[in-house]
Amino acid sequence: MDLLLVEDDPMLAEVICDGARQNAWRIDHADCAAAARAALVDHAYSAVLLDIGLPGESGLTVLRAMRAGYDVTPVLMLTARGQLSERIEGLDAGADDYLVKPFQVDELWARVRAVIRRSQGRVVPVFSWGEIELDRSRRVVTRAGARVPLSAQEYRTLLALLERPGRVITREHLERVVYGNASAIESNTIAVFIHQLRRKLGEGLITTVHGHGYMIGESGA
Amino acid sequence: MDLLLVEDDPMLAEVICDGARQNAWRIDHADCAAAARAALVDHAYSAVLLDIGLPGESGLTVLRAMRAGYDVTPVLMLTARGQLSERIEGLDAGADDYLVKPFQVDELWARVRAVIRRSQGRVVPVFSWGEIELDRSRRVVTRAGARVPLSAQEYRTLLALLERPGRVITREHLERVVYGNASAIESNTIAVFIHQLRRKLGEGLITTVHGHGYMIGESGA
DNA sequence: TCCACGTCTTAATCAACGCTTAATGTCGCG
DNA sequence: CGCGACATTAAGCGTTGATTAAGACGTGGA
Repeated sequence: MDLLLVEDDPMLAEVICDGARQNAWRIDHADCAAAARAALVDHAYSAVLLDIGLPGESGLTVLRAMRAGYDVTPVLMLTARGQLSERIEGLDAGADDYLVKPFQVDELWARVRAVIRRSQGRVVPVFSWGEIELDRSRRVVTRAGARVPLSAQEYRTLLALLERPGRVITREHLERVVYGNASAIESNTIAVFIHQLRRKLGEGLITTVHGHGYMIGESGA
Repeated sequence: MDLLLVEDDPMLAEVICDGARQNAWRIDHADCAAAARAALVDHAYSAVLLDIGLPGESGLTVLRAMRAGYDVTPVLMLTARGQLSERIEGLDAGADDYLVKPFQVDELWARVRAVIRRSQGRVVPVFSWGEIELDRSRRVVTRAGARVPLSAQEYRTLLALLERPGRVITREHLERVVYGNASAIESNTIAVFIHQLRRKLGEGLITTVHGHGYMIGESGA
């Protein structure tokens, strides 16, 4: 049972994290939207506890980005009292349930269990192309059944490509995926990751589309 | 969700681009009419945010050129306060909505969503002739189902021809499409692109109309 | 605390590609 | 038959991507 907590209040975050660990659940903590995005790319969680009222970028945009990317991980919103419109927006955006602060932690765990139980019928997708498989729930990539160890950035780059096989992914998009929107990057890191992926996964997999970006599959050749 | 922003003020452009990315939308930025034309040829956007008061060539001419070319992408005009006649002209020319500067960015996003929602019924056309297909939303050309890789200039040339099958397209028009109106070209580049297209897509496709230009379909077929 | 290791970034160099040009060959029209 | 319009090549050049290797950085273990 892996959880992601997105919460900017360190006190509350600590309480929740401790509680989760007492339930013998793994929990990661992101304190802002950018960190949450990065974590979501890195790992397939059983559920996300999402504080909507984050400083800067709202939690809602994280949720929308997830759903826009066909990420169906259950999301439990944490909202402040009285923010009714936020809750409505959140449910519209694809949240599975919400909890109004302040709340009893016991109720939080009950809701988390309920949300996860409801989602059991769903399937966490395994992306694949040819002999390459990427299992998001285990964060594992295999080639012809053999496990291929990838670094975090390599994994994110590959995932972004595998999510839309047959379509060109621009370098700009890859940078946003790898660096969580705040691209303060200056050099050819993406080219390096592509190079590593080709080395580890075989040459034929990733096609270069000159002047546009990279692509997996359907090279037309 | 792909957007094109046409705006010459770099400050405002940056604000809008950042906002779009926080919404997890892709956005391209053109700072003049010529760049906008080129971008519109290269890609089928979900919507265009068009500043009317550009230096040099007005945004209105971009809009008119789009509609004249049967491009139905939703267009949201950005106009300066008080320029009522501009707004009327813009709506007449086929804009879907307008926003008066200065505006709240939140309102901008609301309008963009509205404009896109209204346009959902529409279809981004896939141009085709015979066994050739051109998919603007993916920027992909296929021949009998097989993907044909085209360079940027080849793609633009083909699109211009495919937009009006059975009609003669002059070399001047093609140059304007390929070089975004600022044709600082001296030689026979268009002839070269036509040659490459014929080589990649088959001889019968493009007909030469001596003394006038080129054409796809009819007559020779 | 310090060292070893793997990862990430930078930068330099090399290769591939696309665009333009121009020279030459071919066709159509007057 | 001659001229102008178009077709076909191939070479030069700049841009883009590929490939390295070395340094910075952070983490975990001794």
